[in-house]
Amino acid sequence: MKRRSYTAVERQKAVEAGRERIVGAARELLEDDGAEGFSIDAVARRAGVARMTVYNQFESKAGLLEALFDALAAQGPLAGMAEIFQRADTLGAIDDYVVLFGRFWTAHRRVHRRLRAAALYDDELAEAISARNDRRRRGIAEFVRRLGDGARPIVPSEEVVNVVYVLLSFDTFDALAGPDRTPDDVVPTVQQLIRGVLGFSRPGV
Amino acid sequence: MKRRSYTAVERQKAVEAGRERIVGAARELLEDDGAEGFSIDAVARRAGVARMTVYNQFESKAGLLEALFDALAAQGPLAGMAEIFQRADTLGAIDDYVVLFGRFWTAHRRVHRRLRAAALYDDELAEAISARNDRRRRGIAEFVRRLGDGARPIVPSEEVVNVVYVLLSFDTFDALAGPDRTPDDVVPTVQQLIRGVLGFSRPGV
DNA sequence: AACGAAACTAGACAGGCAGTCTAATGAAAT
DNA sequence: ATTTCATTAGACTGCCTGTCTAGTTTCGTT
Repeated sequence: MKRRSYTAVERQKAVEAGRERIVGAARELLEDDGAEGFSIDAVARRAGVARMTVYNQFESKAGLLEALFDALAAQGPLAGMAEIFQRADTLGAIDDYVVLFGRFWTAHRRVHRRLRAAALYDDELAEAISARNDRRRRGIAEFVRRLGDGARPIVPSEEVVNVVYVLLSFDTFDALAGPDRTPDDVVPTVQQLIRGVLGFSRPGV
Repeated sequence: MKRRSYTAVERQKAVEAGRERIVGAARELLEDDGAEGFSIDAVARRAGVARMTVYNQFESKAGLLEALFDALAAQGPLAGMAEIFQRADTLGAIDDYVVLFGRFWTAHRRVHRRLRAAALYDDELAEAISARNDRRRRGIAEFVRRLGDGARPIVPSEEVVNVVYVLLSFDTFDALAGPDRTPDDVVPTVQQLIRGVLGFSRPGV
């Protein structure tokens, strides 16, 4: 047995394409609530792939969901985050930040809900998703730092980042929106809420 | 066949005791994360009862969880709600209200988490739990009504009840507390948050 | 005491899903 | 031509929910 090393090229691309088809199928299945339930089998069938391929690529159901979350974050509205941090007007930047997340949660609301539910069962997945969400927390921390003494927060200063982080979470948007509105619809409310927490109540009105 | 009607007495009591044992077993199982997973089979075994008895009494897994939620609400800290609404000092009453829910969510935190997760999958259960939570919403509405013109909310007036409702939800407490604290620990923060939303920022400090 | 109602029980059963293993196939890389 | 590696179909275990059935216990009625 002569071990020849392998620098895949075309091969890797095909595999990557397969992975994307599978993740896409998973996303569709979580969205189309009506159809069949979400199972590895259903995902594989929808992706036109064998069930084993899914396991080969993603290890487990949790692994697949993790990859799905990454895909959403990479493609979705969150991609435009960098520019927001360029703004000189910090309060305005925060408003934009809220808009961004409103869009993000709205874009695949059902998916985020299922993801959340799955994470409540699976600690490993919860850990993974929470790690992804840390970007959000760091963003907020940066904003708070920039505001500095300008802010007169209504909660203890060591809680400010935490509170705003929670206000920006999917759960908050989802609950605020309720069954009849989208997370997008409550963006203004969340903006006012956050400004209020930071001590800048309704500047315009 | 002569149909004799049946006014059970001792019988009903025995059945009720059985139901309570089953609900108790369910609660324990959801708490002791370490042990075996939560399944009808496990609940029945722990309650010292046949699996079929659980189905007889609660119809389905969702039905059992529904009954469990009712039991928590009936026995737990929420029992003392009536007195709070007697207080003349509305702001103080609201603070007490927050304390109450902090305790409630803390008392069986794991259970509430699992309940939440299950509700995200099962629409019927979600409906049932949301109906129970409406007491909370009505309580808040009452408080807001009492405050009347005294309040200068930082969000649109038609959103105030909704926002405070969300701030009092399990998700908010759970997320604010994070892995290292209990919902109880964040009660002061939530109190300040709600006072802030209503337009009464930090009266004491 | 005898009868009947209602709940409890053990066990079988169908259907679904996660995850593992294996042996064969196919396609890129050398 | 040969090696390497993902893919595939299918079998298999184990766990779960929910249904059905037939037998047993327990309590209330008469």
